[in-house]
Amino acid sequence: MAETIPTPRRGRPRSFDAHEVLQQVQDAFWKGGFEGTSIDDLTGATGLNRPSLYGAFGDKHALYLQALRQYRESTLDAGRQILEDAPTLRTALEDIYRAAIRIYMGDDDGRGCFVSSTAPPEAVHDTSVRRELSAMNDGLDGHFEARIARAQAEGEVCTALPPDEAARIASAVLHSLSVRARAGASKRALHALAQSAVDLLAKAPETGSESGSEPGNSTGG
Amino acid sequence: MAETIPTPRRGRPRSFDAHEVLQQVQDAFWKGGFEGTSIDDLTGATGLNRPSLYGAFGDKHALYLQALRQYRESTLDAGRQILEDAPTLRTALEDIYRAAIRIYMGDDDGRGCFVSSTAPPEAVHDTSVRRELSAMNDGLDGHFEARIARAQAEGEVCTALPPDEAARIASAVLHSLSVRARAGASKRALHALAQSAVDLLAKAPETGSESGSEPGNSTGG
DNA sequence: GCATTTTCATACCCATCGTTACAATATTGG
DNA sequence: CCAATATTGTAACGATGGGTATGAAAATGC
Repeated sequence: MAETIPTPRRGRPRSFDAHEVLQQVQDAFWKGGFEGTSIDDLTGATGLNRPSLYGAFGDKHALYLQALRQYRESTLDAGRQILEDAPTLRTALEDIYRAAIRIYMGDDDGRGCFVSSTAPPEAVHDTSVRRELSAMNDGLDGHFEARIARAQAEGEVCTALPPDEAARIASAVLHSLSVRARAGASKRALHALAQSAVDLLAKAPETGSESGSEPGNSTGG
Repeated sequence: MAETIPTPRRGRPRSFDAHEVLQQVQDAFWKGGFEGTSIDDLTGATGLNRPSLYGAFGDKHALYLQALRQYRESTLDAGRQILEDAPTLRTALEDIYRAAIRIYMGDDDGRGCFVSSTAPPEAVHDTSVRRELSAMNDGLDGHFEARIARAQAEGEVCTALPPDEAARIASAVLHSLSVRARAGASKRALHALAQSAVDLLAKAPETGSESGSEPGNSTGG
């Protein structure tokens, strides 16, 4: 907080963008997990050599932790935005599950959530990783709870559960979507689970009683 | 099915029970994950030396696969039994979530579900592991669906969702309990999530409207 | 332009990884 | 008791793991 000097950097400047490199590191860990990804894999994914990686980010563990943190922060921010932008709880849940499935399915291979797919094996004996995993869950729970509470405040009679409990169910569905994606489930199956969750957590859109089965396509990326 | 010859074994007999050793192997992988567990860890956990392990089970990958399979089969069998024994859907869900939490919390450290905590990192590039993970999910979904269908057939007006969809939500809660256990969640928090899921998927027990908060203790180990 | 400072590239270090020879040991069948 | 067979224990194999020393290269400040 005391040093916000613009850029009095001396010496040779970096030839890479830290944020972008961290994104590539994240992708590598996403595919291989922490133990299953070697430094060689990381140099291959980033184009940097070992000393550059170590100089900029620290050792492998620190690198993984920073990748986890960046993913968590960006994902939670994006998720909160999606929830807030939706006019109703129903559309909010539909939108966030659709976005999650798009991420979890990757290019076409089911890769799940980066945190909940790669952190658990390390979380048992690694406190800092466990904290990251916990922070991810708490963030999701919190965002869902806030959105559900808002829905109730706005008069949407939505669910039989109090906001905090319904929120944890909503997060649970995300956990399941991630695991199922890794297990090779189809997009169709994931969308079906999401739709079931929406039907369970949010009341029908006011009019009619038609139960939508198609995920629809819009607001594409 | 053709060779059920008692034991015409020649040569020196084994000094260990394969099933028991596989259980110890499972515990080791449970704590360390696949990549994070070395052969030395396995020899330490089992008391066997490397050639014995390789001779009896094959290489590390085969060992992990057999541990996954044994866990899946025993867990699915136990789960089906619990669901079938319960008189109502509500108690069935309560019982199975209580049993799951007991397993997921281990001695006191949150270790989660063996399959869904250790398989995901490997499932991306390992087809056989992915199949195990998928079989676990399919088994859970199937058992839940059968129990919910039975509940409906027996006249329990339970949920707003068809049996197959409600079953996937029920499995999703297990997935979430596993991840949250690894994240360090308390037993209290896990039981709260389970209770919310029960309230959402099964109607109140007929009489009264009291919502139970205590997990209670019975049908112990 | 020259000293200073930081990054980049090549190579190397030691530890540990999974796997396997090889010989000693223990059991079965005769 | 002896040949045959399977398991056990010790030790080693090549490969790869994470991490780092050492200069060359490229920028800044005066």
